[in-house]
Amino acid sequence: MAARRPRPAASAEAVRPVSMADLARELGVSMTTISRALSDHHSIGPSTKQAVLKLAKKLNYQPNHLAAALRKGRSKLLGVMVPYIEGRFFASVVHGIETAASRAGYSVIMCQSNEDVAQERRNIETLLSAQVAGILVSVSRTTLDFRHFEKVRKQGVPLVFFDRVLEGENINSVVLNDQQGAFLATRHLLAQGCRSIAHLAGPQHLNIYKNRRQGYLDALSSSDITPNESLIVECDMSVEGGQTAMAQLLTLPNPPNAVFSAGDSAALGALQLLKSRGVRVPQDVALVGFSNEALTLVAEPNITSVDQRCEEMGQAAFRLFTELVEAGNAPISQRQVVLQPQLFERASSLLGVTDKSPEANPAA
Amino acid sequence: MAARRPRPAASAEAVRPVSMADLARELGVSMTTISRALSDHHSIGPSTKQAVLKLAKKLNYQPNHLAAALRKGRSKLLGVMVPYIEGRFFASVVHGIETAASRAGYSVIMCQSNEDVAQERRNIETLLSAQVAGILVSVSRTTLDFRHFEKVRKQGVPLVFFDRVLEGENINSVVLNDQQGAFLATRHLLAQGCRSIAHLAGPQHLNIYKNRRQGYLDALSSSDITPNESLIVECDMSVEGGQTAMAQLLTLPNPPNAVFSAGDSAALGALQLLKSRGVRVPQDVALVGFSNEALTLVAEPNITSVDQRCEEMGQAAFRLFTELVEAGNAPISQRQVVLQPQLFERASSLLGVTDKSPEANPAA
DNA sequence: TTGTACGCGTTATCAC
DNA sequence: GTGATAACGCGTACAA
Repeated sequence: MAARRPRPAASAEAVRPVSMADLARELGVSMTTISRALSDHHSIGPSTKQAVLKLAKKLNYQPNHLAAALRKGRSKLLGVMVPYIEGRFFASVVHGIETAASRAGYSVIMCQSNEDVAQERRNIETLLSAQVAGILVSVSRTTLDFRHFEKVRKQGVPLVFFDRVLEGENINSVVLNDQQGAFLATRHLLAQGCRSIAHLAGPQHLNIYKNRRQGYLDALSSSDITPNESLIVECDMSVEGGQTAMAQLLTLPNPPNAVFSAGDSAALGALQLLKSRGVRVPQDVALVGFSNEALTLVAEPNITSVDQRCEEMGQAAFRLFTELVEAGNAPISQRQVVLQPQLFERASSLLGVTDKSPEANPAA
Repeated sequence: MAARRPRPAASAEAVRPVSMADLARELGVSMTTISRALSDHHSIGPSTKQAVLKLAKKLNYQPNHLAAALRKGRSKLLGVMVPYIEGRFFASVVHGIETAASRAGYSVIMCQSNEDVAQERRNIETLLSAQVAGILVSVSRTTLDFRHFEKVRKQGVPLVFFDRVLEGENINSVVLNDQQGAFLATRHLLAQGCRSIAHLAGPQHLNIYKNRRQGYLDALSSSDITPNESLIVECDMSVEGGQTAMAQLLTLPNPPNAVFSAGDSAALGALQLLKSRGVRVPQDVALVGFSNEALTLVAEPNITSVDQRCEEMGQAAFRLFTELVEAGNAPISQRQVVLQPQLFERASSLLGVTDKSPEANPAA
């Protein structure tokens, strides 16, 4: 060992991480041996293997995923794209994805399209350039065609859509059964004895809102009720939109005694307006929302709502991805996972039980 | 051009993306030329450059970031770790980071520690293995020391902490001035004429709550008010915690006429309890929360709260990272960015203005 | 069981 | 202004 040298400039220089070559040199064996020991290959002596692992730990060996990925042609990176990460829904889905991915040894590259197709296109390019192992995406609102996804399948990169999906294509997807959710919500109102049920509908060019409206109609006809067009008001699903829509409903000759809103914010708006007009909820008008946002437990009374299984959706999306990997991503694959929604009954729609506990209460 | 061949098994095989070598072969030049043309190198003929770019577009050239990163020893990946992605705060910060990063050509690898040091340690290893260009992290609640971050600085990887920071170290960080936020909140209550102000304090081993408590005390003494220990109640900042704490305050011989809560959920709990006891807000008790969560605009009355500048924090964190990169990540660097909070005054604390618009109203 | 040799796609360093 | 070559760190047929 050399004599004490003047310390090298306070270790100002960055230190290169220990590579396989370092281990090989130190141990006097070839890199192949190192590689095999580390990857638990079968043709490796137990003693050498132990020696390698021990030295790796001692020297703080740090694998270079980039190099491995370059060699194998595919990384352990998973691309995830959402319209935006803010807000409960996508944050929860991403949480679900990340948790599952991390457990399986994947890292998540997260990107946002900001509801912009151009950005979505750029993100896809970036993800492909990063040699991701797969791409999970919820398309932006302005996405109308699949062209920029063609390259993804061409390269054999597993592609899974979740929540927001374009229809009429051979795709793998995970979606919520919105129609069923709306059906449950409406049937619940019917079970409470309401016969005149209004619907605050969302923009009908979006699948989710179209399906929710259909579920509402299904429930009505299952009870032999003829839908009344004047009880269906389309709005933008904002709080203000809900207020306006509710005000409009109250001007009817025969106002409804129940409202099913396709979104929680609009439901809140409706609730605010009802209270401001002195209409009691649920006694005079029962109310159900959709999405099970946090606000449903803050509003007074608490708002009954349909839960979207955000986290399960994330898990399911990742799981579908792994299935595609195992199946060799057969190009003609088309797998659809449909999650079943869950109704949480709360005070805003429970007639005769006005002060129910805010505890989650899953209905069948 | 060859005669029509039997189509190759319905293109079942994955297609390798076009590489620089492909362009070189097609154009009859060397790869060096291609590389230079694509990276806008100075010693390159304008005509050849145009030809290369044109062909690249035509053949749909797709750069391989992995290979570039391997060669250069550092990628365009940015590691971001948060305790969890759910909830408004971290989602917004990540949104801010991702937006800024994407603009600067970086991709974000997002991971969660789930408030677990061990997971945090593993994530750091993973990020380093991915050769990230830098790491932005908000430490988990169970993190007590910096050991697992030592390797990061050793390797010269820029490291930025945001929001949750360990103290007493040479670190780069972006934090909110919690003390100032609490000061603003309390001073606002004083300005409303309240002299007996209680404080719902959070767990005092966490910096943010300690600082908020201090800001509260500062404001009191700036008005020559002697703090009353019985008016300071520590709770877990949950809705239920807020209810319990508020109930306790109401049992005092001289209950307060104002409450500053270190969190919005606890403020909501306090509000609920006050209403259930028939105490009017703000007339009998004025109320201010902290974090400016969505619930503040849902509660009735809307709750005055301190905004944490989530998105700005994300932007600032990324900006700090880029500064470190440009400065060559000088090992002894220590930069602190302190964001100024903003008070949003709402009905819960405005005496004489009970039905103020829910619009955001930034106070000085 | 272990070692040799090569290639993954890109960039930096020379030489021309 | 352009080209040949080496190197980044790792995985894997193939040979020993």
